[in-house]
Amino acid sequence: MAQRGQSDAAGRPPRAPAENAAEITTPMPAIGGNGMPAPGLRDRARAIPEAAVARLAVYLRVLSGMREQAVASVSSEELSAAAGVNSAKLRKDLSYIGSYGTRGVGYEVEVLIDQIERVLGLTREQSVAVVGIGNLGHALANYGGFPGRGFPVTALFDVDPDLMGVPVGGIPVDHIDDIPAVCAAREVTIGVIATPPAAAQAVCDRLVQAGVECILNFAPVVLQVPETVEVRKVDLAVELQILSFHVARRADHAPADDATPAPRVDGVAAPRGVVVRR
Amino acid sequence: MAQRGQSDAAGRPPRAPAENAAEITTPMPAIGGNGMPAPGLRDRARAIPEAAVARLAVYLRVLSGMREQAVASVSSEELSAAAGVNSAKLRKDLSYIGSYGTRGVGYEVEVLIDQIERVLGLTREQSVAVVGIGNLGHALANYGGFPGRGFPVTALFDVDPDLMGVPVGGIPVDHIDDIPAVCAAREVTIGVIATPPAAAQAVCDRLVQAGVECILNFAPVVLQVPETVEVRKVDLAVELQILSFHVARRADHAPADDATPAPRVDGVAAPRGVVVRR
DNA sequence: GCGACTTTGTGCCTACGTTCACAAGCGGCT
DNA sequence: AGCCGCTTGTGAACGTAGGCACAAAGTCGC
Ligand SMILES: NC(=O)c1ccc[n+]([C@@H]2O[C@H](COP(=O)([O-])OP(=O)(O)OC[C@H]3O[C@@H](n4cnc5c(N)ncnc54)[C@H](O)[C@@H]3O)[C@@H](O)[C@H]2O)c1
Ligand SMILES: NC(=O)c1ccc[n+]([C@@H]2O[C@H](COP(=O)([O-])OP(=O)(O)OC[C@H]3O[C@@H](n4cnc5c(N)ncnc54)[C@H](O)[C@@H]3O)[C@@H](O)[C@H]2O)c1
Repeated sequence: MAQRGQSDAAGRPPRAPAENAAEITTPMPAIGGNGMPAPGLRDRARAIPEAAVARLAVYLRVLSGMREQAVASVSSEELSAAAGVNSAKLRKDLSYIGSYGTRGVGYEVEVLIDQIERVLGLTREQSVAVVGIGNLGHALANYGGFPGRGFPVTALFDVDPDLMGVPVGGIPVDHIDDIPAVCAAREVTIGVIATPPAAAQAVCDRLVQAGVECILNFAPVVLQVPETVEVRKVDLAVELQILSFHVARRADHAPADDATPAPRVDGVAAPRGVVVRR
Repeated sequence: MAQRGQSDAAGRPPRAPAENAAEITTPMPAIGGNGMPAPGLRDRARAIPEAAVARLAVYLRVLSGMREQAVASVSSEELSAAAGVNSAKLRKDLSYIGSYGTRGVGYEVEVLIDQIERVLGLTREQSVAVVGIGNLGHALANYGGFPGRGFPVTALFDVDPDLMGVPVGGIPVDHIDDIPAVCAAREVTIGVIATPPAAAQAVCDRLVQAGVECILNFAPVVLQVPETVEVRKVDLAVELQILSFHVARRADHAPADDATPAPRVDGVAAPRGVVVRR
């Protein structure tokens, strides 16, 4: 018979493949400390939906920007516009983490930031290790945006002998054989894989062995991990292909009409965006 | 009263904000669509669902790998395992683009590749421009994975005088003032923004003015664009925060029980292959 | 102190996406 | 030639997410 596809030539033990779509479902937020307005719902499984978590992170970023500008409070309308979402959706997202708004007024920026940080687990710093200090790894190691948001990059790994000990972004590169020791010592909780695709699975295995339970993968491969490990992937080629899909759709969807490729100069188009009245 | 949040200090004209969650949903085939809201009967919507498009890109990558290994055909079971999805989902995804399988046999790798490429619009090369040749921009410009997948990077832009004319990844950097001319000449269809956040919106506006209708944004800001423009964003901080959320959940969810953080060495966990129960 | 106004929080409904399960279709074997 | 087993393609069930619309709840003005 014709030979069939085989996902992996080596007889790798089957483990749960990981896609970003994994269940983020969360049980109750119930740290039960505060007053617990208790609208009458039982405290049973108050799960935060998948998509809501991602948006909370965006709200947090927007709110941080507002705080820097000394903004004290926002309405759901304003915040949603700034975050690019529907205001009802925003309110619902916020309701998942509790009731921290004041009717007729809005939300206090400071309070919202604290609460979102609490839910996202940002009260504790998450130490990050980057593996594969090539083009991308260098950029990541040098990026100041991570430490600034509670994700200090504390360890770098590679196999290239020339890189050993060389500091990148202030941190010396270690050999991947040291992953267990270094990750343990620096309490790494998140591993970032920026190696060539062929090495990604092996690196992933090492990180998992070292106790890292969260992995951000830039290599275009589907990693196999135990189900206790959370993997998110960033695949730029896929992003580009999705954009390409839209180009194609648009091309054969409206071929005749709208031949004017010139979009409104400097925006001004799409006035009915998300609300933004006022 | 306390001042309220204001998404943008400048009186930027409101445009449609863009999130990745945006509608990828392909509008119905409705070429002559203006018939009426088609009450009740759903037209044979040839729409490919949001999520399916992203997965098709993944399937394509896996299939390419198989082709390289001279694999001639695959079953949905095999392909889905390699792509990390449920086999039923895979079949449904493939069904959106047509019926190219053979019952009792599977799919021909070659045929599937051609068809997915067709649907994703990869038959035509999509020229990419990168703006902001800093840490990240360099990595992107040097990355060989894009040209290899039909996305040649043909233009680079920055404002730094020291970078002008300097070739990165074989392409000389141009000034952003040249965006219109260069993008037109090189038929750029996709713009990648890798500038500091503060410059992102202005750069985006320029790209849009130049006729670029697809944008991949790495800056942590919500871009406002006309609705004719498709924006996808890659926000690494958000990815890390989502992972952090999982750490937090796990921590206060199973504190007593299952405290064994030791993951199975080298995998071996999750014995059930893909699919399995549920 | 009270009413009018503003904005939250959420019930409900719709749309979308995922999964199941199985009939239909095809190749190979006898 | 006909049957058998395998795999596709998809209808239907189920679950999740999105969005409207409104009652509840608080503030502000008078
Ligand atoms: N550069 C980009 O812009 C970009 C874009 C999208 C995806 N990616 C993906 O990110 C990954 C890294 O890309 P890059 O451009 O930085 O590649 P690169 O070749 O520049 O760097 C790879 C690094 O990994 C190291 N390495 C190789 N094998 C290793 C191993 N077994 N363990 C640890 N380190 C190892 C190499 O020494 C090198 O330093 C690749 O999988 C690539 O497909 C990169
Ligand atoms: N480096 C990373 O790993 C990383 C990770 C996540 C997000 N990001 C985001 O990606 C973006 C770029 O990050 P980076 O680390 O490469 O920054 P960087 O500072 O290294 O590079 C920014 C580049 O943009 C150029 N630039 C500044 N203003 C510009 C303008 N108006 N038009 C064109 N170019 C302009 C600068 O000259 C510089 O070359 C930032 O928004 C950052 O938040 C980067």
